[in-house]
Amino acid sequence: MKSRKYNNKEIAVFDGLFTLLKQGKNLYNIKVSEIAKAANIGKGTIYDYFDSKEEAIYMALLYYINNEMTQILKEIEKIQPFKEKIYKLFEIIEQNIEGKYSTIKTLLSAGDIETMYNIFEEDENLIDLFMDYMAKISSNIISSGEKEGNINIEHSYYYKRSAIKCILIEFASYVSHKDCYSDVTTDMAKDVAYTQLIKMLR
Amino acid sequence: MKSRKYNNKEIAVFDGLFTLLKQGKNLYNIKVSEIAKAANIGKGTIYDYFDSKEEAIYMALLYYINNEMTQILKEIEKIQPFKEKIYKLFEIIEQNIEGKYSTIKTLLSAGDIETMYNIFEEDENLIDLFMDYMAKISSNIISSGEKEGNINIEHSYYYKRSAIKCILIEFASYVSHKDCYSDVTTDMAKDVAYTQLIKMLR
Amino acid sequence: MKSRKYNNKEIAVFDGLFTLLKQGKNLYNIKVSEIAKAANIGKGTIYDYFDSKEEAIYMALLYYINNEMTQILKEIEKIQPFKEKIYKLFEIIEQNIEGKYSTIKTLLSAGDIETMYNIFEEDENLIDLFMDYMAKISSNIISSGEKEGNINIEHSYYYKRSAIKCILIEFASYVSHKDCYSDVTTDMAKDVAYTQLIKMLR
Amino acid sequence: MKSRKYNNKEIAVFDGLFTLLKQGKNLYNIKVSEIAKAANIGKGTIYDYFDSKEEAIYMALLYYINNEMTQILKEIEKIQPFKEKIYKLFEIIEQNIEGKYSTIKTLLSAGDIETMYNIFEEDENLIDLFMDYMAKISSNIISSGEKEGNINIEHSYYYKRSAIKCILIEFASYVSHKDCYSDVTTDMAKDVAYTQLIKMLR
DNA sequence: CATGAATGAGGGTTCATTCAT
DNA sequence: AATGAATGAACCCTCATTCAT
Repeated sequence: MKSRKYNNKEIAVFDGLFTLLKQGKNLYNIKVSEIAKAANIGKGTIYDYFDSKEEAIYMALLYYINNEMTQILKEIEKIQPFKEKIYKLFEIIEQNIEGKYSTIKTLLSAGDIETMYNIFEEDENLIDLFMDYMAKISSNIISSGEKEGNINIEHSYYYKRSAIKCILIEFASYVSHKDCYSDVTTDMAKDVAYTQLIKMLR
Repeated sequence: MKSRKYNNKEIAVFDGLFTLLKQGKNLYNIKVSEIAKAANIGKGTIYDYFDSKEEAIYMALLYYINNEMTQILKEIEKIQPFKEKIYKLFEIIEQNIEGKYSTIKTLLSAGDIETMYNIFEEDENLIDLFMDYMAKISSNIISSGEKEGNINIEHSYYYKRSAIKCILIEFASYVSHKDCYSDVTTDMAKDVAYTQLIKMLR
Repeated sequence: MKSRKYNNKEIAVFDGLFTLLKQGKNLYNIKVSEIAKAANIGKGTIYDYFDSKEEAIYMALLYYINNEMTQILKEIEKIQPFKEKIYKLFEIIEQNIEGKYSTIKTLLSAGDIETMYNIFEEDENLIDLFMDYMAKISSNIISSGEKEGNINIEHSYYYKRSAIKCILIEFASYVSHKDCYSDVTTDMAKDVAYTQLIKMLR
Repeated sequence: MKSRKYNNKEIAVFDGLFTLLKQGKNLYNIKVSEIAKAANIGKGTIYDYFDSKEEAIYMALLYYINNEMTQILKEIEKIQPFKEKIYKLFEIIEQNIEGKYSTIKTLLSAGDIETMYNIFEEDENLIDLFMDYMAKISSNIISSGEKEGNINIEHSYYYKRSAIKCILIEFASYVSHKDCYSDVTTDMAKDVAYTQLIKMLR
């Protein structure tokens, strides 16, 4: 996963697109003229840097997710205690999903996006990028948990990773559909997820 | 959640759309003319039964998910043992995701779909429909597990439901990205998920 | 050279295009919207009958030249005397070139047109179509001339055909650039061309 | 017909354009960026010397035809015998038309070009320029023919000029559509044209 | 009731031209 | 003077929707 260098026009396009997404615009309806306007550049300029609208959008998603996941990874690495790492992730998920634009939701529909855009670069696609970061985050959490004795080291790596992923998705699902759970508070949902994680890993 | 009665033209449209989706067509690129052709009706006829393309597609998704979830619920209810119910669900997930068109993937991007179509009917939306069925399936599984003594009845209903949902999504995630887990077989993934569920529920 | 059957929308497009050309519009600048307007049909309708603007224009040229040449051939066949046939052709050339739109000029740039449109149908192209008609017209004139004894039958067919073509192009050139020949009247130009023809064929 | 002095940037543009034309590019599709690249100058530089793309192309055509016709005129003047002059012209026509880019074809579509570019300079246009050179070439040939006694001096000047032009166009037509005359060799076509010329002029 | 021919608004893309460097 | 990055007007083509039959 090479981290490309982007010039300032490309980044202007990326930022313009995310400004729109954060305003609630839908990825599937977005117009080139809107992106150009949001990026404060001419419509034609986009075609000096990208071959098509689809490519521009796809590169923007890669860029944005790359940045965001790097940021998240850093934050998790900064924290030492196992439990705090998990709760930090809950917090990040919460903020992400509650915003107008959610990277997580984009990733859930990444398959659609890739089918739609017919872009299948061998070494760069949304899902692999995301999975790669998830693996790094999981590794960090697992080693921290093992040091603290929260994790039975006899479990396979897959077992441990999926236990973490599992409760993160569970919590994400809770946040996404909060209104379906009138009797469950966010803190309760966090505690439930954490308790389940501990039970699984012991 | 009223279960509407659809006439045969409407069902022809629904079936036509799913024929296309199963052929690998992308939901976001589908054309009215294609749907009409696949449904063996005239293009204009679609507009006698639906106000717009978007509505037709949205109704089709509701119809299809309704049917599929009803079917799944029946299958689960038919089975008695807790463990077999869970493994049956794994099997259903496996088949669903491996096909060209996956209801599960559609549900993951349901948020996008609803934003895209700007359809927010109060009492009928993809997610509520799905959650409703999930609740029924969970209830059935939970009571079966409680009878067998697999489940500690002191856990809250939310705890129990989310534990089940959690491992189902985990397994779905495994199937979706099998190629990322070269050293994990499907049977192993099923066993890991089941073990995790039991640990959570005990 | 099959004579295709065209439906009324196709003919509307053809007629619309020629209305524009006769108004002085240039073939290379014409817009789809202009053609549609001139044809009294919707812009999209053109694409129901032709794959592209280029194809529509090219088919129109084929259609128009086919019609015009058929008409000319008929007129020439109707006339008996050799000399009158030739003078009739002079008259046709005169009228054609003096109009706002000239088929003859189009044929002179037919090579350009075909390069431009990248259309090279095996059995239908502007030049072959034109050459075919020219051969028929030449044949008719030659046999008439031979009957009257104006033509030495010992000349090769190529010799006879090219003599005719030669003075026709010469006269066309005169009409096109009349203003360069201030001291030559049209009647003089006709007589010169005819005299030259007779000298060549004897 | 003043012979302008062009500076080296202007000539670079002219040469660049003809490089492209000789590579088979079509005059109607050529882009400014392509011309600039072929001329090894910046796109903006073209606009320092020409008001528009159209003007640049038009000036290039004038320049090129001027040069080419000067060259041809010189070659013809160098030769003394009437017949050799004519056959030299045949040779020039042959080479010209067989190349990727043909001045003669451009001149045939000169009317289109002038309509297209909306350039009607009073004292400088492609056709007048060409006609002027043709007049000079014709004069030279005619006086040579008269000296040799090939030409009946009683014919009008128009008669003599058009006889020459006539067989030159005839031969050009042959070369352009050689494939339509499978049974006629180039040498035969030359001889036919020359025989016809002699017959006309006697 | 059913159709599909016809429509035209809308949007992606191109490219001649400009202008800050 | 020379450049080429940036622009946005212009235009081809698509496709959801309509409506005469």
